[in-house]
Amino acid sequence: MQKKVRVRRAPTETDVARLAGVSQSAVSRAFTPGASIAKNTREKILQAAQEIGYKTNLMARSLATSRSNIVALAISNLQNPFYAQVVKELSEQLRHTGRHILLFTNRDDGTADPELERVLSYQVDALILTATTASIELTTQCRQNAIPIVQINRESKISGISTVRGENQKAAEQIAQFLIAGGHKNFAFIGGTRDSNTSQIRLHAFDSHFKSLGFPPVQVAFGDYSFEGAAAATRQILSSSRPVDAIFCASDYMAFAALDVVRREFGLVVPGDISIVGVDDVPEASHSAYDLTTYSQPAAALAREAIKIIDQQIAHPGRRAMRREVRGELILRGSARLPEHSVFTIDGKKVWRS
Amino acid sequence: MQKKVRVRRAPTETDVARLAGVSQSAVSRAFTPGASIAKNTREKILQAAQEIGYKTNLMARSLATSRSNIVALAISNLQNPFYAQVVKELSEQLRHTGRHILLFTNRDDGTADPELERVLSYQVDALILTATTASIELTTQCRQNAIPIVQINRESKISGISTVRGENQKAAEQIAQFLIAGGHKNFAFIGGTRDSNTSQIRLHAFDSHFKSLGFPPVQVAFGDYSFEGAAAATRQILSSSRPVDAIFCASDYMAFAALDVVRREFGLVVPGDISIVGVDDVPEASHSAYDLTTYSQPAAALAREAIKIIDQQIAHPGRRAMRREVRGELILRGSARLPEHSVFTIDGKKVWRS
DNA sequence: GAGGTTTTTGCATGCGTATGCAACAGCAAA
DNA sequence: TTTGCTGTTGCATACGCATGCAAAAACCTC
Repeated sequence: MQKKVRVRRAPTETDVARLAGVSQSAVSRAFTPGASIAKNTREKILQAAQEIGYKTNLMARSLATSRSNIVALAISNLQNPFYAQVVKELSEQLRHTGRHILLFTNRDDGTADPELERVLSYQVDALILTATTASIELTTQCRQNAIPIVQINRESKISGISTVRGENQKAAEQIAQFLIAGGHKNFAFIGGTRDSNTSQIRLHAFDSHFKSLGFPPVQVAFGDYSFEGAAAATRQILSSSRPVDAIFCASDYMAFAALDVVRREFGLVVPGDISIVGVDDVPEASHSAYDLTTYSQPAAALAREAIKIIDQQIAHPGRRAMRREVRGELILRGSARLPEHSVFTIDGKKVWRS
Repeated sequence: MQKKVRVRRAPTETDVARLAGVSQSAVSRAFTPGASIAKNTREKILQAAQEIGYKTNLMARSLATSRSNIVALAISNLQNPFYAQVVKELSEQLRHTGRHILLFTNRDDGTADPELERVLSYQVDALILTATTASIELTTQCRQNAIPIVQINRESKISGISTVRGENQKAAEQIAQFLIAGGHKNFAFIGGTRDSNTSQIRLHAFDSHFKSLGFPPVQVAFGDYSFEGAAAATRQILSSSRPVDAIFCASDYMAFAALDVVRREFGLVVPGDISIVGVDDVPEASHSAYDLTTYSQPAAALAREAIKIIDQQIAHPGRRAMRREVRGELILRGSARLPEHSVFTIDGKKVWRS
């Protein structure tokens, strides 16, 4: 019988060496860029390796070099298409440098759970957090092992954590101005979690802008960055006794929920009765079912900056944490009433110049 | 100065051993479930480990055991919320068994690109493909190294690949019956890629059902499982000279695109003028913006079955590839005209009993 | 062709953990 | 006390690759 493919031991550098008639170290050098090895020998070795199907054992390499080429990525909210995009970008961009992603998902949007401490066991080269924040314990442990941490889209009070984010402040201000120009009078804000710094910054910039102009205070509710949560927040806002004609949501995903509730449960017309604005500009925002006016946060750029920071931190360990802001822009679509003036069409794209 | 935290070498088993006054092997045994070690010693060791913050070096363990507790996950279409859900489920369920996901994304939906061969370097325990299929080379290489492969939602002609899928056949048949009962006369189908087996099965079941009843042939177009592709497919179908009053899409994600195009570009009313049905029942399908009638494919169950298969294959290497089907059900919402009879409401959920 | 310089090669060892084997301790039965 | 057994421990080595160091080879220069 014996028809099955035998599970043979995977070939090692020693096997290649034997076939090529060189030492194991030579084989190792053949696969190490910049190592000292003659061109001829190298080619001979590569051919031998090819022949027996040799593949570097990255675990062994990682043990020897204490560098894994693995980046841990923690994410809490993969349902949000924005983060799905970020993950995709990170994955593709890291691949170009030969690195891969070890994925950690955690349910809630708060501080990353202890599970994450496993990253230390995996000897990862870096840790990226999206839609989550690192705990103090984790941060100190990472610092001791010289593992850089970058948070995407979440600030942190803990020192030693680098940050990449969109233009939270500017987005909020510009949207405030835009809504005022559009003739709106009564504003509401749907934030993520109460303690999310990102939400707070946006809220503060949004709110203080109106305050300084004498508008009534902004109504606030929190949607926990979830669809259901945002739906509840919207209900809360619309059920209050105070009038509302514009809602600014801290993410497109939550804005979708707001649109749903506003239209279906309250029978309002968008943007006739009420305007909804989001942040992120996820692909879905341009779908006609939503057609959402939003302030963009380019996922590709966020990923790029995060990786840049990681590389710098790895190259210069012990360097201070870094902060980067990635530019976005206000994207005008159909979910918010347009100002009567100052709206132009450039390259088929509507633009507002205040 | 010297204020920085020193980057000290991470503690090893030897360090723990020294502190606890035992040998390194004892420490290793203390962390190996089922190993031969006295209770007292074990506790002494665990405490010492705790004290100096010892964490197992999984790279070293993996080298010694040639088992990494890492599962490679390849995915082509993270933008589709269905797969985002699958990823999340896999990640959470694997975590319960102490395993983690090494993520590979690839652009197109065809056969996984050669990049994936890197999984062999990472000594992963298994390979899961979602919305992709493995190449022959990859499959044979994995078999040689006894790495089980499971494809979620894609069949494959290659032997040696296990499969987990929803009820493609039954879904298509039941939807066909449902649409007929709803009085529809002219049917269209939007598939994924032309060579996706999943699409083919659904199309065949859908089409042959109508044929046998004397309906005109089903119009077919392909959307490549992408939003834009599905939008184009919808345009193609609606622009043809033949009438259409029901479109069955091979995924919810594509159904969303169809809804968008049908409503905005063709000004049709859903379900008055035309009905749209999808497959998957992603969370977005229940959002009122879409309110999509669809046949469910439970992500959690798919993940569970995939992991079960992996575990069995690891426990019994060389065993034949396995095939599993996960049950779903027809979810009635507002995007398809209901039959006049046989629709009941059970637990607040509409159900159709043919 | 001798002497010097540079490049290439192999040897030996280390990375941190797992494990077969032999030694050992503790205990019960004889 | 001796014998036999079970359960625990340490020793030695393996896993596959990287790398400092010294030896060898190749190349240059005069």
